[in-house]
Amino acid sequence: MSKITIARVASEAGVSKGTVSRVLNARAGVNEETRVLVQNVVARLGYVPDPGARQLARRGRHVIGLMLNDDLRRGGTYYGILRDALEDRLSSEGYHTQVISTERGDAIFTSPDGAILLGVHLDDTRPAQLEERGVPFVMIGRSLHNTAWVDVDNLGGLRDAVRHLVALGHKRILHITGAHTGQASVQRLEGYLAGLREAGLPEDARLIFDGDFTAIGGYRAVRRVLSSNLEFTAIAAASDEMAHGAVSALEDAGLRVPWDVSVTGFDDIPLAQRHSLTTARQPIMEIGAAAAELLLERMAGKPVRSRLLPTTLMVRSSSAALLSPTSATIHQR
Amino acid sequence: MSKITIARVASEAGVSKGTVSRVLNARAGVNEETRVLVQNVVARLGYVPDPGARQLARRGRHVIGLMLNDDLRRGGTYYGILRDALEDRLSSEGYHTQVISTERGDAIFTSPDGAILLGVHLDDTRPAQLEERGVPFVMIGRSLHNTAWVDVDNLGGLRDAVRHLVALGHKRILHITGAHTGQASVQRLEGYLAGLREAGLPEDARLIFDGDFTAIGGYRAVRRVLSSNLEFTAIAAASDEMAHGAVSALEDAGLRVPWDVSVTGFDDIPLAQRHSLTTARQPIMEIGAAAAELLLERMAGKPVRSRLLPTTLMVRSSSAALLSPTSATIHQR
DNA sequence: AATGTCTTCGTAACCGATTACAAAAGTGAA
DNA sequence: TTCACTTTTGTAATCGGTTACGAAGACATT
Repeated sequence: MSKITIARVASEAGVSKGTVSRVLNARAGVNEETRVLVQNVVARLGYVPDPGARQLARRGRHVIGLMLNDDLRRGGTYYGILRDALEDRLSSEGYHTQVISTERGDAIFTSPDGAILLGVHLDDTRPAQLEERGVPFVMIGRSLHNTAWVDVDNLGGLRDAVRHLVALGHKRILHITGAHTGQASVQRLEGYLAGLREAGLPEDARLIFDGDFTAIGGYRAVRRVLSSNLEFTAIAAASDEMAHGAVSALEDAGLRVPWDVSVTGFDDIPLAQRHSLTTARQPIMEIGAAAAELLLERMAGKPVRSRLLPTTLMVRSSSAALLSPTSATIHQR
Repeated sequence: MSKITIARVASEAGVSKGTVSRVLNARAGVNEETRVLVQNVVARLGYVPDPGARQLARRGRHVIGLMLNDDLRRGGTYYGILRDALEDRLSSEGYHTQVISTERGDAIFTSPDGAILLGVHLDDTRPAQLEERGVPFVMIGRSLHNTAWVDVDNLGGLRDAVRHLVALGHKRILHITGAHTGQASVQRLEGYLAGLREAGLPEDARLIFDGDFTAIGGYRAVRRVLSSNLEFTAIAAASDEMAHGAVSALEDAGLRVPWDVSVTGFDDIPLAQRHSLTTARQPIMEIGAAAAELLLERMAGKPVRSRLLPTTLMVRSSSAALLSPTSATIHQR
């Protein structure tokens, strides 16, 4: 079977290469009938445009840079899938994504046509640099005034988790926070408080424990809780990792989840699924797709726009209705 | 500054494009003088041939598929950086990488020109399928007879960790294993045993504890150890996550690392750096680069070759020389 | 019927390289 | 000096796409 090129598709469909190209790139000025016809032939032959030739033909090198902190790059669970989502959309538009490492400091030379920023810190100079050089960009995971960004609704996610617990009858709900440095952590704490307020439950600073987004952090937080002789029936953690640690600590103390204590997480990482943890899922794919979309808009000269994407509460078996109507006192182990 | 193309080089050097191309590709039939002349101009202008145009002209397709399990895709810490490494090398050679999702089942129709497989299970049918369709491929993280693969030296890495501990004077060294399903886990256990054997230390089944590659797994393993009244002065864990859990459990029991107990990990994830954990580092970038290299070789028709890459022991402050010449008995907390 | 406008589509140039082929230059022998 | 043969170099086609431009056809207007 010889290669299928655009010429092959064109002859097969009885039109010219130009028309096929127009259909492929969703350009205006193609009759609806011919569009469908061409699309059918494309589908039938399983034709996929050659990326190299495409790049070559579009004059400017259509490259968009993926700029990320190297710590995130190495550790980020989401980085891979997020990148897939971005590439999926962007490559269908003829763009080629290229990773620009902060520490290697490349691409100072060749400006990309657009950029996606990940893991932006408060003191990050990259947004300003890009702005100055006139490179349109979209940030993921952090909002900044007057720039395009995509983020997940951290507040709403944690509030949903609390709502869920409240609906199950829980009244004494702990919160384990993430690292203090990130804004995600702060927003999730706010979501927790909003959830309590909404349900008419009192805010109690003693119910809030510091974590650090790691499983061990969650584990230790629960140990502190248990040794403080505090009354509680549920824990809303700011991450799945911490929720996992919390569940483990409860189990090690002889408590059963969800019978004695309900636990919820945030993120929905694979580990959450394995341990069937109730959690607020981050729509990673959607985040990537949205970022790609916003960037394309910006590059097309449209106005700056941002999006806050909602989480979805995945109800699994780490949360359950409160058994006894009165909350039980948990004893120090 | 406009782009520098082969035409620019040619005019600058006073020769034709063809000649420049011949020099670039080290083809025979070029006068030594002109060769040097052209090379100088190339160097002076900093000219780099456009990979896309190059591949196009060489009349090959140039799409290589990245096939990975979706579980790995979502959870893999390394996936992102591994992918960066692959792309780096491959794109400089004019290839475009495209993710082929197993579950979406795309690209069954259009064969890629080559493929990289990640997270291959024992019963995976993809190697056979690719073989049948004549698509050259390289697997990462699993070895299979008669196929090209790249893997890290799991055995050697753990053995190095044990050697290090032995050199520090430790004689009672625990091992916390990973999940039983993977071959990496088995190889690391073998490395541990090899290290003991090498040092003339006895194998003791009671020193081996089951983990599951998670921090909590490591934490719990150490709790079991401590309640078993076992004598030991060091722990060689099969992963950083578990080592982190182990350190935490030791600390929670009032033991100080590394004064009372030395701990080593495996992988060198960011968390290991933050907690300054001594660990056997996986050369992720090198793995990616090697896989790309082997794939290019295969596509060039060269024979199947595989590579086992060594780890590097990163000595940090979770391991130290044994203080007292005789190992102390650790008491149950 | 003639003219103008809008769609729709084909034609051909072009992107930046490689390479088959032919032309030019160099070499040695007759 | 001329011829045959090598070596070196230039020319132009080609890879698989995109896109500026213009032609053809449909339709409305006068």
